[in-house]
Amino acid sequence: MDYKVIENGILVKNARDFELEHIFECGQCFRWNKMADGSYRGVAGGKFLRVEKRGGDILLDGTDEKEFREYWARYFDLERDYGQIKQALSRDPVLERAVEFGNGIRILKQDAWETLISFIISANNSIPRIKATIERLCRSFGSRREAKGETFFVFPTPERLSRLDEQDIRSCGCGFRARYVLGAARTVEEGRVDLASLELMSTAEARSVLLSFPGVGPKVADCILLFSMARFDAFPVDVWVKRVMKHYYLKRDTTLAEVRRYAEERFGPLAGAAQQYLFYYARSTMGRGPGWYKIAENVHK
DNA sequence: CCCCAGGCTTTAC
DNA sequence: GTAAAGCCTGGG
Repeated sequence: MDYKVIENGILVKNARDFELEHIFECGQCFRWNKMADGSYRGVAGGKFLRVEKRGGDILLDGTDEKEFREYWARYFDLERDYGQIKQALSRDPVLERAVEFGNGIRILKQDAWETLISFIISANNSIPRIKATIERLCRSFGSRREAKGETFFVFPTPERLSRLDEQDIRSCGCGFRARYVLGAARTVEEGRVDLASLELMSTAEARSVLLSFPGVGPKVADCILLFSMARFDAFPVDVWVKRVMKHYYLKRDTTLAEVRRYAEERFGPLAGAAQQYLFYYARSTMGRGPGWYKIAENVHK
């Protein structure tokens, strides 16, 4: 994408398929927060950034050309043509609606370590609580930095977390997940798994390695594959995706594994993108709480 | 090999 | 009391 260097930031010109709310509220990330003026600010890769839409352009406020080229361009997956992906997926009538609804979604390339811990914490949890817990972890154990008069805290390192005891981590609100977080930190710190090496593996191989972490099951493994290394062939199946797949496609009771197989067969190498459009669509339109849930679970019985 | 039940923290409704 | 981007353990 074309960009322009301006004072204190970068202007991504005529940014296509780039809606802040779609990107930051579709559940793939937990450290971006909406401000009263509609802009977002967040911390990623140890850096603070404010993002704002200006007409057809996107302002990345608080960075420079070097950092943009080295980090943010990749983070926001700017080289990928989402228009082409959306067009391909829209041949499916259900996805056509979901894509329309979340037309500005992009899949971020987030840090694998941070994504690993964040999605371990996401298990049987709600998004506001996941965000609060991660923020407390960063505040307590991440290093403190300043940018443009703002104080922020970076995500804690494996070394730091691995030296804590379970109670320290629990005190951030992790609950029963504290044991998994600590176990995962020690697995990385002791070199039993090298997260960087996953890049070289097939998706299936990387997935099996991720499953060896405590607290990482099929769903969390697929989230890490999709949200930190852009494995678009991964298809995380959570309760919402299961609901939407059951309602629109399978029309019967199924297991998580079967939903995943079905999606990989139907959507192939774009399954991960399909999942994100479907998840955002389902969560936003089916409503929260037991209302839709009861209907969805019973409608085809 | 697959599938299932129960337990697990904490918070909000 | 129930549900929330699930995982782990033990059992059939």
